[in-house]
Amino acid sequence: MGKRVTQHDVARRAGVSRATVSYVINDYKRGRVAVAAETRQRVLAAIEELGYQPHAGARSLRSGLCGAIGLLIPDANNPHYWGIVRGVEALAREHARQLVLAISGLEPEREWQALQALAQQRIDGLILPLTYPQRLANELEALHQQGSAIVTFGGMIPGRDTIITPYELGCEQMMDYLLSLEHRRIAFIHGVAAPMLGSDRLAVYRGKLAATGVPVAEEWIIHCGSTFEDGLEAAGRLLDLRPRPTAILGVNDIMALGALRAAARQGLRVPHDLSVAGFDDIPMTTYVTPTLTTVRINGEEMGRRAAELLLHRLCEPECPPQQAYVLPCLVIRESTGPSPEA
Amino acid sequence: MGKRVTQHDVARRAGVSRATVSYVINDYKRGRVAVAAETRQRVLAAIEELGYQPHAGARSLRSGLCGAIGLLIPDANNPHYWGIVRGVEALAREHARQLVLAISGLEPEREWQALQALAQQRIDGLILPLTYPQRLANELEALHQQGSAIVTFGGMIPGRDTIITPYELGCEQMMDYLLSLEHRRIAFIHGVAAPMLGSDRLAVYRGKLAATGVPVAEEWIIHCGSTFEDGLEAAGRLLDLRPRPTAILGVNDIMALGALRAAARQGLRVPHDLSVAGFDDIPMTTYVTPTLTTVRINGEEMGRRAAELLLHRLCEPECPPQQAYVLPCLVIRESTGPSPEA
DNA sequence: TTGAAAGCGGTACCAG
DNA sequence: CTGGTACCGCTTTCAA
Repeated sequence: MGKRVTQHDVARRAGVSRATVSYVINDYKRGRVAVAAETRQRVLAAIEELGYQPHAGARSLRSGLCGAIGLLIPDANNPHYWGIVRGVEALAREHARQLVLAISGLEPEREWQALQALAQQRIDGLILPLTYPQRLANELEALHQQGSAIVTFGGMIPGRDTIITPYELGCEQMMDYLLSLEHRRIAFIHGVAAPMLGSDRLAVYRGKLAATGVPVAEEWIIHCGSTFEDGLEAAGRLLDLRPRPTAILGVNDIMALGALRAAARQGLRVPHDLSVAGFDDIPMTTYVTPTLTTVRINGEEMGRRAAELLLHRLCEPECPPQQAYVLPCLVIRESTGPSPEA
Repeated sequence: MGKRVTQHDVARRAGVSRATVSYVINDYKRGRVAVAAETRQRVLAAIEELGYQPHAGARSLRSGLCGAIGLLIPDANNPHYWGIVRGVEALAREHARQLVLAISGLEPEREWQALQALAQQRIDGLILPLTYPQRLANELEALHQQGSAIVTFGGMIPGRDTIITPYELGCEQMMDYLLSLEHRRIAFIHGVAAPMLGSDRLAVYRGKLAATGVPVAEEWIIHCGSTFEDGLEAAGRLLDLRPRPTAILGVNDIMALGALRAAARQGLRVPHDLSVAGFDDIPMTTYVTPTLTTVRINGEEMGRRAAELLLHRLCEPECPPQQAYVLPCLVIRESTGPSPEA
């Protein structure tokens, strides 16, 4: 358990001062401090021989930046969020930053911990879902005053950096598509961890049905939890209705997969007897039979864009607030077809 | 963008010295430095009023510990690894540590970056998959000499902390089960990102067949990549063989899901015409129809145990190397049944 | 019970 | 072009 090799050791070994070592390491970037080629070689050699690694903590103490970015996701069970993680991780790595991941489970305590990490400079910036806009409003405001970099998704704070995912547009496309297939008894599984999640889709669902002159039966809308089992159970109830819905739209793909499974259990053929569709386009939509029609919201792209916004904000703290859109896109696969009553 | 509130500010506000503030914050833990109740109140009040947050970098500079643990996973597409992430995240959070996540894609460069983070004290310890034991051997050895905490999984370094997942045992159970169902033409999809991954299962597969007196036909074993599509394609080829295999065993659940989908495409009924099984028990094994028989290797538990080992090592650097076992368990669901030729 | 002060490892200014 | 040095914010002896 040898002691840590410090800049000091390198300096002595190379016969120069610590300052010079610092210059070499930082490649005379900011100021135009130049180092003689010969000196630089000696220093680099010493670094190599001693296996010197600069101490991140010490660096962050001086620079005020620690080289890590935080990402908070609400739910580790929905693969959609894993797409976001992948995107952020990829961009962080490309920019030689660390990714600090936290999973909130929508618990205020855990969300607060993530903000703490920002306040303590454990991370240079934070990407977080804004599920309850007012919940952390004060803390977020305080951090912003301090100049902390924050990017939100799934909700926005006016005047801050945000990733916008207009699910409404996607839901409009989806509803138009289902209606064009002559579906009229369309059920909706609103399976979410927090009531306002997915309310964008629910509103469009209601609006589109109304605009088509279809009265919305409240029993076609099931509010339930966000797990697959919740979706399965909800779909089971929907399929027991008479007359039975001809299509089930899930608030996300997990719910739709639950509906697919429920249909199989009841011996219904999809899409012949029932159409099923969801939102997000998680990978497993293509693993199942039939493959699932859905609205793609590219999680990985969300992650990349969010990280871009964050890194940009760190470079240019004063630049005006940015928004980035990740647009939905209808992906038609095997689980939807003409209404059996068409 | 107000300046950062430092310990100094708190000290002035409370009319005490910086040392006293430090004592209060650290709750006179190690040494038995006691602080008068009245002084402590004043300090706490000042902290509250000013919204003081200790600077993590400065702390780590002094203490040598930064309060973050690293986790490297090979592949962000296999949900099995998400289970590990969840487990590590949960334990890290319970112990007020940050989780730094890196995804290697099995690229040496990225694995090396994770080790760098350790060397630079950005993380206090690292949990990593040991896919190629000799690849990073030197670096790992060097870090160990320095007293870095490292826990491996999916492979071990003698004398180091490790999570052991005896897939062989699980594969034995699985093969015994399939053989007991009278399956003899059992195919194996070895779909992995690196050849030695899953070789444990392949060896047992061969051994069990041989022990049963079934000659292993090499065309029953397909080596392919690790994506679902690879598995799908491999299964398609297997199902084109005549005589057709009566069972397909995937090296993991992703491959098995590919086989399930391939079977559906060819109009084969599972398990009536074909049995399918995998390893890991990822959540989506229960989302599909039929649900998938598999061998459970609890990823979340792996993560928790790994994090426990790591945190323990950080407390007791000199304690003897620990191993923790996460045992496999056969989970029989709907995708397996008697051989059609039984 | 509290305060003064010496670092922890780097960075960046200023002088030479 | 290089060296000396004053910090960055916090912890931890050692004295008072």
